[in-house]
Amino acid sequence: MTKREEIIQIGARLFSKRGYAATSMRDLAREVGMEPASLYNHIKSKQDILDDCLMMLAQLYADSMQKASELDLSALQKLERVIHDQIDISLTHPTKVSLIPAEWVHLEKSKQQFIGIRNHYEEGFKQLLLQSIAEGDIRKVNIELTTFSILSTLRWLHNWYDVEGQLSIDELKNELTQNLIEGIST
Amino acid sequence: MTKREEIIQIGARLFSKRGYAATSMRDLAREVGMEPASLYNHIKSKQDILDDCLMMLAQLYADSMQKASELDLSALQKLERVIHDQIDISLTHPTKVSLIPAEWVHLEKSKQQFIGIRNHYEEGFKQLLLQSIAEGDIRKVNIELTTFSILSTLRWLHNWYDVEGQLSIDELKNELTQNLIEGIST
DNA sequence: CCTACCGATCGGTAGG
DNA sequence: CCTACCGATCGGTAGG
Repeated sequence: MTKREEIIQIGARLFSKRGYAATSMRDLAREVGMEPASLYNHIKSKQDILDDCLMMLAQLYADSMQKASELDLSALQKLERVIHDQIDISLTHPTKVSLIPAEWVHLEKSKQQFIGIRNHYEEGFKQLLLQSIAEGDIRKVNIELTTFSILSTLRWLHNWYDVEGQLSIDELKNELTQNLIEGIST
Repeated sequence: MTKREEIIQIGARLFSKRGYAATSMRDLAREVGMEPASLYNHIKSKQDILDDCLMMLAQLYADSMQKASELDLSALQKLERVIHDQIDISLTHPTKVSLIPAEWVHLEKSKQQFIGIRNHYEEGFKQLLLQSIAEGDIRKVNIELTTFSILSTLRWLHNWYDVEGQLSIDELKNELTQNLIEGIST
């Protein structure tokens, strides 16, 4: 891991714990183990760290939706894929994912791009739901409400899973996917 | 509305938009229409505003659970009550509710009390699920996962509802409650 | 409710 | 990667 990656990882942890605005570069330097001024040999700015965290995740979500759309599967199976991918992303990058709900507002240059990717993802999700209804695999649910409900649950996963030692990742995937899908299946 | 209430309401709106730490008392004073120093004739501190917002909500949630528990109803009906109450609270105090996920960490004196009330509420929710299973009204679901899934959806509601002009409040209550409960009913 | 102001801390730069 | 430092801004107080 490069020093830059280490700084970004520790930064994500601090941002996650105290919030972006309330974390100072002095706090970060202390945790990394260097003087505040030295951080700037590895990163351009505080904003640079947030940017790196959130845009990296945005890319993962976009890739997930893109790949799923290209598969030769039913819409419901594609839906299960993107749900599994979201669970994987949440468990692989929990601290970065925890920044999404609250800290994306502090993005500057990348903010519009981030919003664009997020909207595109949600649009793709709704399309998969619509298709699944058309294919007869799920009931005629309210698309907006169901999308919002499923994505809310997935967005909050990082806050919940690490507190719980009961379920393995695969059990979680199965239980959670079933929980989210079964309620709307035909 | 007293001046204090006005300051707190505008404060909640700014905290909600930019975050607690990133909102300055100068920003707030400008929006309220007075000099920064004058705010302190109505509030004790910046923290005082956050405290007021979050503890007021905590009280509403606690009251909701308390009242539901005293009713002569099935556990499932009690569950529907607290879900309805949460929807009401989210729609009545959307900006204050939006502070919960990210800004409770900035509480100081009240933080432990806030966490206590939240944990007590979640415990009550799980108990209602358990009882509903015992009473044969819902399937033998994973309690932790189902609690987390329902509460996540409700917690995110404020972010979603105002963007949507389709559903009336009562339609929302019915559709959402059905969506949350139906998937786990027997 | 305002003017005037305080010490502390902020993100970041210069220069080596 | 460090020492030394900058201008800006912060939450809040004194005194009227």
